[in-house]
Amino acid sequence: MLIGELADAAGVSAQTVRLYERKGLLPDADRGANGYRVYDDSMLVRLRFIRVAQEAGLTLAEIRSIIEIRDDGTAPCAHVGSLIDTKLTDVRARIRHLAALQAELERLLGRSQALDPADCADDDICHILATAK
Amino acid sequence: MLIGELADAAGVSAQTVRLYERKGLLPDADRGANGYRVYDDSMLVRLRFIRVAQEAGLTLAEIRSIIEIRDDGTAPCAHVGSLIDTKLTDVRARIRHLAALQAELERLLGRSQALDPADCADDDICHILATAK
DNA sequence: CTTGACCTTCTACCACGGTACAACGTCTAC
DNA sequence: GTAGACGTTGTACCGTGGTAGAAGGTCAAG
Repeated sequence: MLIGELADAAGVSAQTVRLYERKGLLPDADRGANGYRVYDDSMLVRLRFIRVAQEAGLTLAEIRSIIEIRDDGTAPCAHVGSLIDTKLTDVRARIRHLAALQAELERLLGRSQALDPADCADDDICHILATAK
Repeated sequence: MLIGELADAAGVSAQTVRLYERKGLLPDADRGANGYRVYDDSMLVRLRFIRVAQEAGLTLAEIRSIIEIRDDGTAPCAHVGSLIDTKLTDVRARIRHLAALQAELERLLGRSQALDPADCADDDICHILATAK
């Protein structure tokens, strides 16, 4: 299997596959006599794993850390559990921040509907976004 | 007022002030005989406005668009209202995405606690992050 | 007159996950 | 033998909001 076929099968671009190799998510590929990268189906499994892990919000660096443990011959379960736990804490914090931002934007939207543009003083850039905090 | 004093007063670095000038959020500063940028208090007001707008989640490009309208002599109220409205829609969408991710991570965390590492097959990188979707 | 703190410009770098292009080699089909 | 589709490497760019450093000019105090 050449890189283009692999990429098509996995739904990514050939360049992305090379990027993953460079970043250590894929092993250095075997090469044919012409220097072309040659793959077998296990790389397809790996690419699909990468996609699933990305959908779980893991970064490429984190995914790489999982793959490295697996390639060491150890089950990465404990590591994956801790990554997921950390990521969950992170996601919850981001949700809290966004919820606060949402509330602030709702407040500002209310102001923007209530305030009269004519009251907008010149020395202030915008009376909606006033230093109310 | 020189750039360092202005920056200190606004709680940003001098380099940030220069960046804002380059990005069009601040007018090209007046220069002293020695070429130093010289500011008056109105720039402090503007820097504070930028900070407030950033806290409302607006990007520098969006803040710049507000400032440009103001500098044209028009009250930017309608524009600000529409920016806030768009941003609010965006924030709500991001919260929905993160909430879905949170649910998925919670599911995975449950799996990671329930599954036995000994069951972790070698041909699969990780049985927690299996293609369950 | 020198030290140190300030200022100037320009350039490059950070994370993040790619994408795009150049300049070149290779393989297949006609 | 040549076109066109593939492959190779290397490099640079995207957005975002800065930060860091080099190499130099300026200014006040001692």
